[in-house]
Amino acid sequence: MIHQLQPLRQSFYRRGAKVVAEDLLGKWILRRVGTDDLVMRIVETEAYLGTSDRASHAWNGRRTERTSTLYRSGACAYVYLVYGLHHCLNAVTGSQGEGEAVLIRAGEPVSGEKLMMANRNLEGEVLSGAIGGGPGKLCQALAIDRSSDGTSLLEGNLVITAGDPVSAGQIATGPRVGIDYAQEAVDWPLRFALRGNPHVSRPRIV
DNA sequence: CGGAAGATCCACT
DNA sequence: GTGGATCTTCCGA
Repeated sequence: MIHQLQPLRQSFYRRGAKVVAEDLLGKWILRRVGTDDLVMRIVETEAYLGTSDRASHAWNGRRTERTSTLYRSGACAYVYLVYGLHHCLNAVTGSQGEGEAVLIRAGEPVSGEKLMMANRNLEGEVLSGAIGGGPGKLCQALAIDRSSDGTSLLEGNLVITAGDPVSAGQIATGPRVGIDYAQEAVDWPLRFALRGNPHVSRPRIV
């Protein structure tokens, strides 16, 4: 538990979003809410490649108030609201001005599952994936909203730590979800998940 | 200032 | 598999 809770270093994030997305699988999100600690193991990610990626909020160098934190350097959180009601957590990667980030799409509870379920308004027995099986669910379970936008992932109450090792053979790859508008980028294989993990969101990839 | 779209989720069929 | 919820953000006029 000691090693696994070591925060990842800044150098981990100062790389391209694709390799960071793969390397984030198996890492742990450590979230402190008041005096409670929540731990979620990352099981699914997507890379967004910045200004050259039509699916990215940074496409073509677009700069808006919402996306200002996306253009910072790794490692800070980029949190935004989609569809007016769901939050999405990203880790900003690379250097300042690039607009690269990794969307944390799904996680598996490691510790603090009861509080996560309360945050999700769940009780009793629940199916795998009900707690953290999607970017909106994961944020709700961990009580993450826009107030975490721009905060450091290296220290404070939202940190990503070493977690447990994942081998290359465990990683499934596929096209990203919910970006039908992205034209030539629609099929880019930038979605990564732990093969066979029941907490991965839909549609499944193998 | 108005309209449209959106890196989702849930219930229902 | 499909459609509705829901409202912020963004862009064009």
